[in-house]
Amino acid sequence: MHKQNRVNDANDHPRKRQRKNEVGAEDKPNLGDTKDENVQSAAVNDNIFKNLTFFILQAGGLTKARCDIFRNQIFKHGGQHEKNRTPNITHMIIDDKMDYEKLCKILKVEAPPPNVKIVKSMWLSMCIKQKELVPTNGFEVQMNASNVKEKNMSAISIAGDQSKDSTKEEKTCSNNVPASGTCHVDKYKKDAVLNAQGEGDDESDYMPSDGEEDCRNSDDMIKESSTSSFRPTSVSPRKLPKGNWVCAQSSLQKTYNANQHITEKLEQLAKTYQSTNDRWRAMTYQKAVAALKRYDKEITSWEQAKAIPGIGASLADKIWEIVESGELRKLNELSSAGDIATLNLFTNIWGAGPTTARAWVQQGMRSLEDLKTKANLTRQQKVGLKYYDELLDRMPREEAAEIEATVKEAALSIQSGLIAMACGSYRRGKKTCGDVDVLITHPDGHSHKGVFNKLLVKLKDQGFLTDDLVSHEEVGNQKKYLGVCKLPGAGRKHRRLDIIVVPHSEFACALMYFTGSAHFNRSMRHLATKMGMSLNEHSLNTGVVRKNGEKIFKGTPVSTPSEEAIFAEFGLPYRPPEERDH
DNA sequence: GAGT
DNA sequence: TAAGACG
DNA sequence: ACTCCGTTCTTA
Repeated sequence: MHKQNRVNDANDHPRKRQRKNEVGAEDKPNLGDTKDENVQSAAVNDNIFKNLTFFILQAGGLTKARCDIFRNQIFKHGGQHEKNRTPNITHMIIDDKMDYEKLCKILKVEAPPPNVKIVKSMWLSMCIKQKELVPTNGFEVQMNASNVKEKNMSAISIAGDQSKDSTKEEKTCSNNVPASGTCHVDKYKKDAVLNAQGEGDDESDYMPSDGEEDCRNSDDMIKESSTSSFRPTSVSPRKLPKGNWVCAQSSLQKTYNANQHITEKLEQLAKTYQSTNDRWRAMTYQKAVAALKRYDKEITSWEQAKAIPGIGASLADKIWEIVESGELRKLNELSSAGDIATLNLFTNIWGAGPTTARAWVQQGMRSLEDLKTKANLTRQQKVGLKYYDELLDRMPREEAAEIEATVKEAALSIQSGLIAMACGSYRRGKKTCGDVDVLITHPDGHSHKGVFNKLLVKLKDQGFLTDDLVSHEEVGNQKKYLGVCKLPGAGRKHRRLDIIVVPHSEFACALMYFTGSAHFNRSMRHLATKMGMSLNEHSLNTGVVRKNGEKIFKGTPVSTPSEEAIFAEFGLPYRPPEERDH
C-alpha cells in the first residue's frame, strides 16, 4: 500500500498505552480554530445579492460554521449581512427544518416582521450555486392559518414540505443492511476444534444464548452491500480467453466518484492531520472519504452528508462548505501555513513519520535538499529520499502484474510447485497500485523453507531488487521483505515491492491480511475481538480471554484452510477481494 | 472527529 | 522503548 | 469518558 494512503499506526496496545502527546496543542501550529473571515478568495462580480441585507438565524441545523460560510458567500455575491435583527434587513435565513411556531419562539415574537422575507437556507444555497437570484417561492416559512393574511401560501407550503422530504429521502445509504443474524460462530466447527485440542465439553465458550447480540452496526461492521448482490465470480481474469469480458469485471469497480471535489480536499486534510500526529482525526477523515467514495450520488445538502455513517456534524459542515463554495478554508489555512506544508513534504519520505518530520522542521530543515545535506537520516530514510518522487507514484496494474511475474519466475526456478501471487490493491482489482505484495507459499507445507533467502539473492543478482528497506523480517514462520525494485529496460520507475514467504498452514490468514484493505483488516480484527476471537496475519484464534482490553489467554487456533473458511468462522458471507476495498 |  | 511500517 | 487492529512486525 502506498504510504500516502495510510493512517498513522503507532503502537498503542492498551498494555503499553500511556497517553503520551497524542495531539498536544503546542505541537501542531495553527491547528486551532481560527477566526472566520480569513482566507477568502476573490469576490465574485455577479452581485446577485445587490441591495439585499441578510440576517442568518443560527439555530437548528444552521450551525455557526454554516452561518460563517453563508456570510462569506453573501459578501462575495455583493450582499450585506447584519449580525443583529436590525430593521433594514430584507431576508432572514433560517434552518430548512424550522417551522413557524419554532421561529416565533426563538425570536420571542408573536409574528415575524411582515416586511422581511423569511427563507429557508436551501434557497440561499441555490442562489449561490446557480449564481442567480432564484424566486423565494417554496422556500419561505409556512404560516399558521390564523396568521395568513393577504398572502396566499397554499402552493408554497407544499413545495416547502417536499423540499424538506427530499433531503430526508436521500440520506438512506445504499449499503447499510447490517449483517445481523449471521453473527454466530459456527458452533459445530468450533467444537470440533476444541475437542481436538482436548478442551472438552460442548459449551465452554460458546456465544450468548439470545440471537444476534450486538454484532450489528459500528461503522466498522462488515455490511451487506447492495451492489454485491450481483457478483461475477472472483476468478482471476487472466485465465479467461483473450478479450474484453465484461462479466469478468468486478461489479463494484466504481469508475467515477460523484463527490471527487469533496474527497480530494478531505483527503488532503486527512494527510495533514496525519503529518501532525493527529492520528485519530486523520483516521476519521479517511473513513469519511471512503464512505463518500462509495456513495453514488453527489452530495448537495448538509443533511445528506450528515446522514452518511461516519460523517458527523463537524464533517458535514466541511463537506457542505465545499459543496457551497468549492473551497475549504481550514485546508487553505493549513496548507498556507509553511511548516505544515513542510511536514507533509517530509512525511512522504518512506521511514519518516510525524515525529521525525516535526523534529526536522524544528532543526530548521525546509526542503528535501536540506535533509540530504544537513539532517541525519536512517538507512531507510536515505532510500526513501533517493526515490522520493518515484515511490510517490502509483503504477498501472499491468506493471504490477509484470513485477509479480518476475518474482514468480525466480521463485519457481528455485523450487517447483510454489504458489506466488500478488496481493494488496492488485488483488483487489485496483487499476493502479502503490506497491506490489507478493505472497509465496508451498502446498506441501514445508518446501517453502529456504526459499526466502535464495529468492532475494537471485533477484538482487539479476538487478531487479535495487534497495532494501527492511532487509529481512522474520516473523515466526513467516519471512517478510520490504524493498525497492525496477523492471529491466528503459523508462522504468523504481517501485515498492514486498515479498512474504509463509508456511502453507498460515496461507489463508496471510492471504487475507496482505490482500487488505487496511480498513477491511481492522474491521475484521475489530469484529474478532467482539466475538471473543483474535485475528492476525498468522492465525485465527477462538476462545480468547481479555481483561481490560489486554489479552490474558491467547485462545485456540482455528484451522483456516482458505479465506472462505475464515469468513465462515465469523458467520460472514464470503467477500471476494474486489469487495474488500473499503 | 465519530460513535457508543 | 519510541517511531515507523504492513495490510 | 472511552475506543478507534494487531499481546502484527523491525529499526535505532
